[in-house]
Amino acid sequence: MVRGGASTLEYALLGLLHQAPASGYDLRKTFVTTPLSLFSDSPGAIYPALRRLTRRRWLAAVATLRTGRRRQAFAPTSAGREAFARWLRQAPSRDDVVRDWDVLMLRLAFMSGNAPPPEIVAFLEALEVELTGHLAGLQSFLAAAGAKLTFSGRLAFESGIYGYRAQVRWLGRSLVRARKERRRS
Amino acid sequence: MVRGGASTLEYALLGLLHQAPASGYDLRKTFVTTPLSLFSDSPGAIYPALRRLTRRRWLAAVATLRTGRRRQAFAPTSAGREAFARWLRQAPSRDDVVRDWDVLMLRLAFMSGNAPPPEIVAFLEALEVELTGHLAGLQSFLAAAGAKLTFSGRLAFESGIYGYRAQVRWLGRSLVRARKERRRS
DNA sequence: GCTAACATGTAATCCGTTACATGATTAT
DNA sequence: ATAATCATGTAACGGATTACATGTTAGC
Repeated sequence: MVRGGASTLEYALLGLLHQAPASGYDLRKTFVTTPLSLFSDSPGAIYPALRRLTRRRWLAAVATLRTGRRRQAFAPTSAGREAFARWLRQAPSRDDVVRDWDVLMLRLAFMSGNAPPPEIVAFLEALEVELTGHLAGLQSFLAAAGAKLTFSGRLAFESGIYGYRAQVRWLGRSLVRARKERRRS
Repeated sequence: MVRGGASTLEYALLGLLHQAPASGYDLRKTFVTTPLSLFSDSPGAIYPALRRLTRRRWLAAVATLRTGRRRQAFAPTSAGREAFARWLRQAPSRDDVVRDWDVLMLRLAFMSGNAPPPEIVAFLEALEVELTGHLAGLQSFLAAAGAKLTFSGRLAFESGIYGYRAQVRWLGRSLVRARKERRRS
């Protein structure tokens, strides 16, 4: 909703359907059998989301295979592909880094094939800016108020620092590889 | 809701009020000025949450300061303190580690003062079990299906690995310190 | 006198969770 | 036969987001 029209679940479904048409049941299985497990496989979430996307004309039902079994597969429309590309192209904000890192990684995961290599590099570069900015903010919080933290409060805070530092390292390595990939294309 | 009665926001408010009575406005400020910024400072979330907690008798309004300004401060009741302690005491599940790491860290942050040191150690030990288990699952997914990942898909996946590995290192260090802390008490 | 900060609220909307319901088909 | 899996749905509920509304007090 926040980012221009659809929920994260809806974009995730839309992205998966970019790879191949699939039914609600297929998509649910994908959520349980892959590290996309951050989404629930609840039918009460997925089927209504598919219908919302269909009503919006971002998805269309494709010809059902003629096995006896009931089954409705979906594929993105051209409007759906455009909306998805717009979603991928959004600049990562500081707020995304703090609250929705997993959504940023979902977007990154979908970029190969759906966005040109330079866009991946630009995305990672923007990520680096926001990430190091946020880390600096955490450090200065620690300097200013660290003395007041309780023992376990400090541990929890340091967990955050460890996590973000790891992502900075990951970013350094990923940027090198993404720039190499860009040159190759 | 999932974990026995209240939303994460409600537990966060309850926890903050364990430190000192505060008003909705105070709590909102806390959310913007500290790394608790994962919560929104929206009045539409906080005031209704405070009222729900009051209706449940987990919070009670305390005497308002006699400045002209309207202001309603809250403090936990004994039932609220018990419920909060129960929340802190829950064993971290695999699912918590995957989907709600930040909630686990919120609970940890509140433990000093609200739970005895051995409980902190037990919490971290349970965390270690689930965390290393989850990491092993990610590794075997990579071994089994890694070849099928796209370029950016692999980058996103590796971001997860980097993050969890960092938490394993953080846990190792934290456990040492927590055990030392336990001996000191 | 005006602006910013203080301080609390409410209403519409949306989406995810939970739980329940239904029926077809494959494997044992 | 019957259990497990395939496959899709619906209804109740709750809570967060957004936006709007209202009045007070302190500082310039």
